[in-house]
Amino acid sequence: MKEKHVEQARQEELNELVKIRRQKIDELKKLGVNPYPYKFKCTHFSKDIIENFDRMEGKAVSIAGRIMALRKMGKASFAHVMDSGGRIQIYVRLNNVGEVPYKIFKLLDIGDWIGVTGDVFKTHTGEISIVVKELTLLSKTLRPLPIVKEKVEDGKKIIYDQFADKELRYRQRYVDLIVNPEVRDVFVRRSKIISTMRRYLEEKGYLEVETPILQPVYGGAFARPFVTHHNTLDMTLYLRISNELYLKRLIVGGFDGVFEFAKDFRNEGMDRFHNPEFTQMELYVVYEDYYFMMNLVEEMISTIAEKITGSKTIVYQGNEIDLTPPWKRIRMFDAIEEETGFNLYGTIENEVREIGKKLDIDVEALPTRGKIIDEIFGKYVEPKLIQPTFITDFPIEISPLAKKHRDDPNLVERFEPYIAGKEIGNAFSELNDPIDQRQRFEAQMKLRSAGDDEAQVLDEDFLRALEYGMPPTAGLGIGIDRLVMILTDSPSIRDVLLFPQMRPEQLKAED
RNA sequence: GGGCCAGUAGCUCAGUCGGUAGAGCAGCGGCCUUUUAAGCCGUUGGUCGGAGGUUCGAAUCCUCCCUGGCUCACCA
Repeated sequence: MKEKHVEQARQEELNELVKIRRQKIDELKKLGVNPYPYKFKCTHFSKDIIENFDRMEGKAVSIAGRIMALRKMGKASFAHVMDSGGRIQIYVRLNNVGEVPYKIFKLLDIGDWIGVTGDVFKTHTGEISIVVKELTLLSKTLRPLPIVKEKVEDGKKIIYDQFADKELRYRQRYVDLIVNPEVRDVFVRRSKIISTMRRYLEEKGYLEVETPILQPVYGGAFARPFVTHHNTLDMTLYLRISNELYLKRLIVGGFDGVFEFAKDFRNEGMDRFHNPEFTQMELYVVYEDYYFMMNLVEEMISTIAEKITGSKTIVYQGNEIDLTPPWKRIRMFDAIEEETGFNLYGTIENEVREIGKKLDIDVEALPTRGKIIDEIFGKYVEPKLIQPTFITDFPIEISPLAKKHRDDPNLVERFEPYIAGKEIGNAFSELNDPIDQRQRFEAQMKLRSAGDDEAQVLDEDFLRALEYGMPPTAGLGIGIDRLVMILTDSPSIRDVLLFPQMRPEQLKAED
């Protein structure tokens, strides 16, 4: 493996394009230029100049950024420089900068970082530009950037030679971010979504906490974990699949509202909606129930949507979605009946199996009544839930951490919010009866020994915490990645993760 | 894991009936002092994802493999 790295590095060195740029570095050094200097003082961003041209015209400014387009001519040239807020044209003229600086400029390539000082003006064709007096190379690039060209025709932006290979874009996100500005925009919005949510929760007085990622017992969700090992303690540790049980311990400890933006890890398949590591926001609030959480979710999500997109109505993959509260609330059994005509409420397992068969569900593979119901729901109801909907009151067998429904001991007080046909969260009136919780864990252990390797593991310390007394509590988890997908109209989770999980890159070897 | 599709120059792509590789952009050289997909002239660059097979001859046909995308299944 190591040898392959070395081999690859050697081949890169021989790469002609890189070689040429190395030669340019040597030439620049001969002209007295340090291709990697230490500092540059900017006075403006490109955006400031373009947005305030009337005020800026004729003024001296210093900006810095990456060269994204070059139009070199014999004695006067144009370039576009991109900084974090946009891009601006610069005009470099031999008479203005002098012989040697112009020679230096001609040694620059697309991708190089430069700083320029000059005056703001508008060209004959009307483009706001900077006529350069002084030009400083800030960092010379060795690798050529994929060149993306744009033309505006009839108000429409035509893009030529777009850097489009999805694999390359995900693997080399740094390049993707440089040449595809809308990618950058998605991640700026992701950051704003999280900070808006954080502020929303802080303003309500909840405390942001951090809980262990390395856990001796994993719990709080149905999933297979990643397993690791601690050398000094010589013990198995699991990367958390959820932080739920830790946050509830903190409620036992006396905090009355805690939340965490948590990276969770699940050792499962990957697709458009699943990445092995993903982010959830979990929140626990004392003295409240799941009705409180429904109100909070619809208010919080619609508030964030408005802040990010400017409207409570958004478009996701062609569907207009109105996030204005109140959202539709429907019991899981009622939703299934609406879509299939079968009322599963109060049925026993064998009846559900028969109905499942009629509904073309592979019931043989499913161990319990609850799982079959969940499967029917997933197939017939979930895809229909385009407008925001709370599905409520789940079967108890698939909800071992939720409190029994106050009106029906076969159900739990649980809901999942759905938007655009996808589950974006999960919430309960939290189970705080330690005796009931122990029985639920034991039922899970029984499933586990029957071969269900996603059944939950009994957590003795968590039970001990509950035995010290947990007040009535409402709990919530929100899938941040899926929320970001919906609010940025992104079709895949990979589009909202800066570095989505990929197979290891194949390294070139001679062999 | 199944199905479908794709992989050709740094980027975007073409490549006919099987005849040994093309364009634009980028690069390099030249001309060019308001250009903007700058332009004009010239030019470099490829183990056609990999291995094997069929064939006088394979980017092209066949088999296997690798990588990726979409999708179904799995998976809260």
